[in-house]
Amino acid sequence: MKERMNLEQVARRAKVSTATVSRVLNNASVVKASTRARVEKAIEELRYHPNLHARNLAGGKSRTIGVIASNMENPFFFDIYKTVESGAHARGYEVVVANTDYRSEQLVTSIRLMIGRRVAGLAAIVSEMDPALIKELTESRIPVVFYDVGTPRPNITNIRVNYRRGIEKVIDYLHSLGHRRLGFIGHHAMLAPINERMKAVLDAVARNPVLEVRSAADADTLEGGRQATRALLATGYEPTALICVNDVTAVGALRELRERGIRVPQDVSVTGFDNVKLSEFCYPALTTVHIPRERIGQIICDCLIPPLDPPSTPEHEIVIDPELVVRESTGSAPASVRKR
Amino acid sequence: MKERMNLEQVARRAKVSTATVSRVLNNASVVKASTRARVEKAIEELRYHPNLHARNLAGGKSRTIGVIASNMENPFFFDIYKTVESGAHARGYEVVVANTDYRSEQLVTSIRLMIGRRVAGLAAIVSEMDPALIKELTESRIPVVFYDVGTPRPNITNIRVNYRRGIEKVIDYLHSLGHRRLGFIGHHAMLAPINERMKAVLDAVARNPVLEVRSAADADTLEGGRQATRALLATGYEPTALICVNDVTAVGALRELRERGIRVPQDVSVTGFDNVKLSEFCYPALTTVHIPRERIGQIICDCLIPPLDPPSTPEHEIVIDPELVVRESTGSAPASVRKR
DNA sequence: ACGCGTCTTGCAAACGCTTGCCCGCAACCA
DNA sequence: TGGTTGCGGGCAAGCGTTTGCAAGACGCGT
Repeated sequence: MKERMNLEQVARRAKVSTATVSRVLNNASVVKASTRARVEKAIEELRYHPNLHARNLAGGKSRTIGVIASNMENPFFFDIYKTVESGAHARGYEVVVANTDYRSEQLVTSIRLMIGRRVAGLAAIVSEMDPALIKELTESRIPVVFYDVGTPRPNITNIRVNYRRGIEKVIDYLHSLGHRRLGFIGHHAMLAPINERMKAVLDAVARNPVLEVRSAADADTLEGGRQATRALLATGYEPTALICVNDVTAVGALRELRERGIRVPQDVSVTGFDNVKLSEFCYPALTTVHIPRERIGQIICDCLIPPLDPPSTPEHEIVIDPELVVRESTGSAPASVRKR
Repeated sequence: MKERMNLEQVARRAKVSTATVSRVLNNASVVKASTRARVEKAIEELRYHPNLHARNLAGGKSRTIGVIASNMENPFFFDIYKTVESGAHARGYEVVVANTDYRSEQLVTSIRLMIGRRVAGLAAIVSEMDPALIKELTESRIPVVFYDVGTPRPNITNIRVNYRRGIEKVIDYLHSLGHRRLGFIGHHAMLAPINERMKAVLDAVARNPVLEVRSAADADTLEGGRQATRALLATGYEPTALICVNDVTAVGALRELRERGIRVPQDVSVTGFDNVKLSEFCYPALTTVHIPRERIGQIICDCLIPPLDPPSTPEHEIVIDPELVVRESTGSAPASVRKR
C-alpha cells in the first residue's frame, strides 16, 4: 500500500494493459463491458487516483482556465470569478485563480504561473498591467481576456466598462441635487491620473466650473475607504458628496462619517460603484453604479472556452455601459450650501 | 516561433544539454557563470516558460498546497485562505483553492482534483464531510488539516473551535441583558441538529428553562440571512434577540429588521459570529464572537509545510477558544418583556 | 476449413522535465 | 611528470499518461 499507485499497478491487477486502463478512465473508445468492470474494480480496490500532471503532459491539452484578479476580497472580483467558475464547470473545465493584491510583481508571478500550467485560457481582471507583460502573453499564444486594460490583439479579447459614462451619470445626478463640493475616495491603484475613473471625475469637474473636487486614496478595503475618508476630511475640506471608487470603500466611508456624527444623506451624500450585494445591505443602502458582473463572467467563458460547433470569431472588444442605481445614501445638498 | 517551446529548444540554442538548462532553471548545482548567462539569454530570447506539469511529474514533488472551503464568498473563509496563501508563498509554495458551496458532491470532486494534482498538503475548511471521504484522504497519505470536522489520524491534523463555548458566552450575555425569547438564524449546512453550534444553542436553552428559542435557516449569504429572518418572523414569533450563525447572515438579518422598522438594539438585539471585518462596518456594528482566522491560517501552514530543520511532531488536535466582542447591536431586552 | 471484417486490446513512442551517474579537464601536490 | 581532486556538464533513465498503429480474437459467409 505504500508503493506509488499508477496506471501500471491497476493494469497489472486487472490483467490488462495500461492503455486499456487509460481508455476506461477517459471512457473513450469501446472497451468491453466485462473488461471495464474488472478495471473499475481494480481502480476502486487500489484507491487509484490518476496523476493530473502526467495526464496534462501526455495529453498536451489542459481543460483549465486561469483567472487573475486584483483583489478577490472585493466582491466585485469574486462575483466575476464565480460566474466564470460555474460557466467553466458546465463545460467541463477547471479554473484556477490567483490574486495580485494590486502588486504588479505578483501579477508577473501569476501570469508566469498560468503560462507554466499551460492553461487553455486566461482572464486578467486586474487594473495594473505592464505592456511588456501583454507582449509576453501575446507571444504565449494562449487566449486571453483582459478586463479594464490592454488592447485587442489576435488572441486577446478586451472587455471594458465605460467608467467615464458611469462617473458622469453620478456627477450629473449629484449636481442635480445641488452638490457642488465633491470628494473622491479612491484606492491606491486608482489614484494614478492615468486611471479612467479618476480622470472622468476630474474631467467632469473641469467641464463644469461650478464644481469642485478633492480626493484621497487608501487600500481597496473597508478599512481603506474609512482611512481615505478620514484623511480627506482631516484636510478641513467639507464636501457635501463623496464619490467612492467602489462599494466596498463606500461602506468604509459610511463608517467614518457615522463616527464623526455626519449624517448620510442629510449632511453628506455618498455614492459607490459596482452595485455589489453589500451595497443593498449596508446602512444607508448605497446609491451606486451597476456593473453586470455575471455578464462579464459569461463573456469571459465564451471567449476562452472554444465552442464545440462553429469556430465563431468573437468580437475582440466589448464595452459595457453601466447604469446608475439610486438608493438611500444620496439626497439634496444641505440648505446652507444650496444657495450656491 | 510556432513550434512547441521546451528545454531542448533552449538547450540547442545555448549549445548545452537539457540537463544544464534544467539546472540553471532550478539554480541548483554549480553552473559556470558564463554558461548560465548563455542559457538565460536563450531562455529570454525564446520566451521559454517551463512546463509545470512536466516539472511536477519528473520531480515527484509539488510545492503546492490545496485549500478547500465551503464558501469563499464569506470573508471568514477568505481570511483563512489569505493567511494560508501568504504563509505558503513565504515558504515558496503555491496554493490552489476550491469552493464547495456546501455541496458534498462538489467536495468530492474537489478532493479528487487535489489528490490528482498531488498536492503537498490539503486544508479542508468545510463543514460537510463524509467519513468515506476522510478514509479516502487518509489512504492518500497526503498531510491534511481539517477545520471543524474529522478526527485526528496519522496524517491528519484537526483544528476545531469550541463553538459550544462561544455560543454559551453569547447566550449568557444575552440572558444577563434580560433576553428570554431567542431566535437562531442559521444557514443550511448549520441546520442539521448534528451541528455543534446549533446543538450548543439548543442545549443552552434546554439547560435554562426560562429561555426559549426558534430557528430558521437559508443560504450563507447576506440575502440568506435576510430571508431566514423574514421566515422566522413570519411565523409570528417575536424574539427579543437574534443569534446569527455568522456575521454575514447577521448583516442580512439587520437589513430585514430595519426594513420592518424594528430597531436594533432597542427592540431586538442581534449577534453575529466570526468577527469578520464587516461586523465593525455595518450599522449597527455587530456584537459577535471572535475566531482568530489568521491563527488558523498559520496553523494550517505549519502543519502542511514541512519545516526545514527538525522533523517536529505537531500536535494533531488543536482547539481554539473564541471570545465575545461586544459592540452596538445588543442591548437590554425591551421593558415589556423584562418583567419576565 | 478458410478468409475476412469487426471489435478489443496491447505495444511503444511521445509529452517535457529532473537527476543519478559518469566522464573530461584543469589545477594541484609531490 | 604522473597521480589526485573536484568542478562543470553530458547521458539517459525515469515520472505517469495518452494515443496511433497493429495484432489477436471472434463470428460469419461460403
